[in-house]
Amino acid sequence: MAIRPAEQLIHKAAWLYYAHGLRQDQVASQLNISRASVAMYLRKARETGIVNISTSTQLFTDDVLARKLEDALGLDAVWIAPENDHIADPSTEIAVLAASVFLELVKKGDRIGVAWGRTVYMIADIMSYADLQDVTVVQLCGNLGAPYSYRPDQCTMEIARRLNAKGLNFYAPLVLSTEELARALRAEPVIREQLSGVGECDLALYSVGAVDADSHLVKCGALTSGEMAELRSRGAAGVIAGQIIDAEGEVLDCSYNRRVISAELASLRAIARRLMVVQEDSKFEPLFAAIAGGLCTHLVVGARMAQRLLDHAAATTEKAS
Amino acid sequence: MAIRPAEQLIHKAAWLYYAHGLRQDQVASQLNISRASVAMYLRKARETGIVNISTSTQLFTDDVLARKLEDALGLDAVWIAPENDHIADPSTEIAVLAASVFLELVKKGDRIGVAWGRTVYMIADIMSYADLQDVTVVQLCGNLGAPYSYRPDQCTMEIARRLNAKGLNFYAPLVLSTEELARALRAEPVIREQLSGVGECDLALYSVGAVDADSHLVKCGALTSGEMAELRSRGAAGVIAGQIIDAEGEVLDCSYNRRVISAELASLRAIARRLMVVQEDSKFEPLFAAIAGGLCTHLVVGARMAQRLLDHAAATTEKAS
DNA sequence: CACGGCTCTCGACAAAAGTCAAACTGGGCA
DNA sequence: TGCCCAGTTTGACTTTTGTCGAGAGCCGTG
Repeated sequence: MAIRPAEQLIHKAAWLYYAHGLRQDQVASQLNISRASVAMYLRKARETGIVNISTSTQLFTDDVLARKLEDALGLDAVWIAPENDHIADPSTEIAVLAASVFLELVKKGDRIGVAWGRTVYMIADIMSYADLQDVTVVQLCGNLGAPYSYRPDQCTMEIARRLNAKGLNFYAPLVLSTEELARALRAEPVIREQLSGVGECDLALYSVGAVDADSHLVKCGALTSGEMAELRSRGAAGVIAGQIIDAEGEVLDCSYNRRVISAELASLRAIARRLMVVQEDSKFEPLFAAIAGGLCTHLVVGARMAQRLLDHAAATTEKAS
Repeated sequence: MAIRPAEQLIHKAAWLYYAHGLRQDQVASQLNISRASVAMYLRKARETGIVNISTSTQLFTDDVLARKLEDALGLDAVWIAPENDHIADPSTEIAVLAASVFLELVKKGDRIGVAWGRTVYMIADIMSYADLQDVTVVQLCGNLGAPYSYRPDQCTMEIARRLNAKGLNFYAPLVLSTEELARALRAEPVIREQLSGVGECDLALYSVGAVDADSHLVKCGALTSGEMAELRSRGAAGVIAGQIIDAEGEVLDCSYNRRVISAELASLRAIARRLMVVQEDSKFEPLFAAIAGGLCTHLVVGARMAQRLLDHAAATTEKAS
């Protein structure tokens, strides 16, 4: 298959149509092909990111609630997805919004850290294609060998594919059975290099996990629901990039965390823009912990969650004063 | 006129249509308005930059000639507009390309320096709207009081308007009648501040002028064609931001230059990305001078000019070795 | 060299989007 | 109050775009 000429044609058709504003039949006669082909090329151009159609997400930041949250929580930017009556599926709405926001935040030459989870994969899946060169997507934590389609490496690869970027995933398990082995593996040059490269990312994308029996950590067999409950009683508040954090957003001191292969929280905090997306209302506590720990600078949530965060923040401030 | 609700509706319609991929009639029924209104809102959304449709300009950099030029002239990126048989108007083609390239180079928060000229104004005029916040467009040189529509301040303002950005033009004449007055005016705080702010720009957009009787400097009465000819014989090779440069791209030592109010070449060179656009084949000499003087990092030209530049560069290198 | 299997292309039809003049709305003003 | 104006909104119409199945070219294979 001759890739070049086809690609060229797609580019040319897209250029004449979108940049010059010609109609499809005019493009067709310029390129000496049928109008139907032009229509097909244009679809391909949109699908591959040769043309980019992006809508401003201002509508969702340009909101009193969003402003208040930014102030109250010290965040750089907050986007709030509406959750009223006729929004069919709030969690999809949040993902669509997050995908747009993400694409708005990505710049050429960026290095992007991506974690795992249903939310992240859903965003990847919804996200439209873009043609960024010189972008690298790196995986923030080890893999879980589960049958889920949203394994860390899947998330990384899918996002890389969408952006036409380079995907850098690392093939280590997320959790090992002994601390010793984890330590040894972390010291491996390949792994160490990748982990230390996390701090050089320009942008991170992740969600936060809940500490309960529904957690992927439990579903994938990394922890039993009993262990999870025990960790919870010892102060576990959420899961970030496979690590368990406490209510202050610090790594919980426990065997599990010491057996994990993942980017250190300090490296995550070193990333200038950290986009956190939370779909489920039930993840209030984990989210608050993550914010408390400074693990997020940009936030996409639903309206109900936004209100709860604001109420809680206000209550905390009041108590403090 | 209630601006808010209308704006909101435009945003919502654009969001549902472009981000969610609904059809116009579906959007209409969601928002309880007629489909015709949706169509109108969508047009407004495109016109105001609420939705951005951009086509990759890769086609024009992804070219052997462009690569060679980048290497030969030490430029960061070169775009070449085709000029074959059925391109109706090469100079428009160059401007359309330049507008796309410019929009691709602009980032949020940028400070952009803009010079004057037919080319720059044409780009501004063709350029689609975008909704960049936190962008500032500054004028690089003083005004000419001519009846042209492409006065420096017009260029600045139009580009600022298109980007939804802040325009900072300065109201000083480009040329004064005495060196003394020019010196005094340059020392004025308002002017000095703006001139010194040029170095802090992230991106510059300009073209280069020819040193002949057709030059705007002559047409606007800043110089007579006789003076122009004399300057030419003394080594003048081109005009950048209202200043006359020699073949090495340095300011020519002459009374005219000392009477000009404009950004110093050193400040221009301090701008990280300098996008130069040249439409006319006749501007070969001025362009080569500008490149020699390091006044451009990104270049948009036509195919013929590109070839001439490459040939000349090759000849020069050969002679040197 | 004939044969599937493959992708690419085209014509024709169906669906969607653009357009325009007429109707409507709400706010300012006599 | 009633009238007028400027700007919206709409239904009906036209133009443009999307899609689908048929056919054409292409290649490796038996």
